[in-house]
This record gives sequence, C-alpha cells and structure tokens, in this order.
Amino acid sequence: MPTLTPDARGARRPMRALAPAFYDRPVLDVARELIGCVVEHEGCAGVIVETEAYHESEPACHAYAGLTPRTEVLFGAPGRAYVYRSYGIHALLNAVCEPEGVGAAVLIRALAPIEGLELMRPRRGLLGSRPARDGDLCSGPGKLTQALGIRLVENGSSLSRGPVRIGARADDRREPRVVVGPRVGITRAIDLRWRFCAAGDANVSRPRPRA
DNA sequence: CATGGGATTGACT
DNA sequence: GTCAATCCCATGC
Repeated sequence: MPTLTPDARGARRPMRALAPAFYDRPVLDVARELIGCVVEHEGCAGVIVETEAYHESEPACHAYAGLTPRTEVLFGAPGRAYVYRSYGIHALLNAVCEPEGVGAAVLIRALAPIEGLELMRPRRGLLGSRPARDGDLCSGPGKLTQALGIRLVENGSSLSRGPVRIGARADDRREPRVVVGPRVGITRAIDLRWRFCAAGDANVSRPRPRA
C-alpha cells in the first residue's frame, strides 16, 4: 500500500522514501536535514520536528561501548531503523547513519501528526484516564512510537522499504527554521549541542530549546 | 548468574 | 517539583 501525505488542498499523494544514501553521511547533517521529513507507519504519518544525533565517538551513544549484540544494527548499513527499549517501557526510533562499520544514528524525538490521528489517539489513550490531546500524540520519542505503533520488532528494518518509512519534505511545505540545543535526558557529553528542533513548533518535547 | 543503569512518561504533591 | 513503572543488556563476580 502506498504511503500518502496530504497536499495543500488536502488531497493525498504517495510519499517517496529517502534512499539509503541520504543516511550515508555525517550524522549531524542527517539530523538537521531530517527536520521537515515525514515518518510513516501503518497508515499513520507525521512531520519530524525534533531530532538528536548520536555518534560512536561520544559517550552518550550506545555505540560508544563498541560492537555488541545490542549495537549491531547501529554499526550496520545506513538507512535502517535502530529501535531499542528505553527505561524498560518505551521503544525509541533511530535512523542509522554514516558508512557501515561506523556506529551513528539520529533519534527521532517528535512529530507533527498529519495522518492517522484517529489511529494514534486510542494507542496513546491513558489508562482509564482522559484521551491525549493532539498536541501530545507525538511530542516525545516514546510517545511517537506508541502513536504510530512502532515496536522493537522493527529494529534493523529498512527505512526506505518499510514497514517504517521516512520520506522527503513535501514540495508544498516550507523548509523549516531549525533551532539547535543540548540533547535531552542524558548524563554524559551534555555539552554537545546535537539536538535539532523546528523553530516554534508546538509538538517539540520539553524542555524546549531557546530560539 | 546477579546486578544496575538508562536517549522516558504520566501521575501525583 | 518528585517518583515509580519495567526490560534489555553490559558488566562483574
């Protein structure tokens, strides 16, 4: 089934997935350029509004410890999904970057939902509590995987072929202004400003970087 | 084999 | 602001 994104009139057309070569570059370049691109999974889609870069050369990256069963995908071919469990609860989605043999990836941290919101809401519904507001559907790395139904079984799959796919920014969408800041929720290499956010977007997770 | 920490979130004070 | 939930896997004995 082709992936669809809405155009300016609200009509839909297929999404063209980014090729593996897009990811076969410095991870900081890819992290910045993924802002504005589209993530799709099983009829749900959103525009990427927040990313972080991770590289084997710095200790916040899982690949810093070297090649292990856990980091095998991180060191593998670019353009694949690295999905891992965080805090025992959440599945976090990364795009593996740089040439095979280099451990580097971009963490997808937040999306602006554009399609399949009716599928996202029940997945994001809180236990016996109020439903999530649209602005809370994908405003965090664990939230967006829950909303899109992305799970650990997607680890190692191709982001070009699916089931999780990433496509280029739609032609009718402006190139977003990008704000840079320090990465969130880590304890090491906190000086690196490797977080990229779409300026002023309400779906960016907390804490928001200063504009 | 046992242990501890982590790229988070939601509930609660 | 604080804190528990919960699991993969790296590390160390």
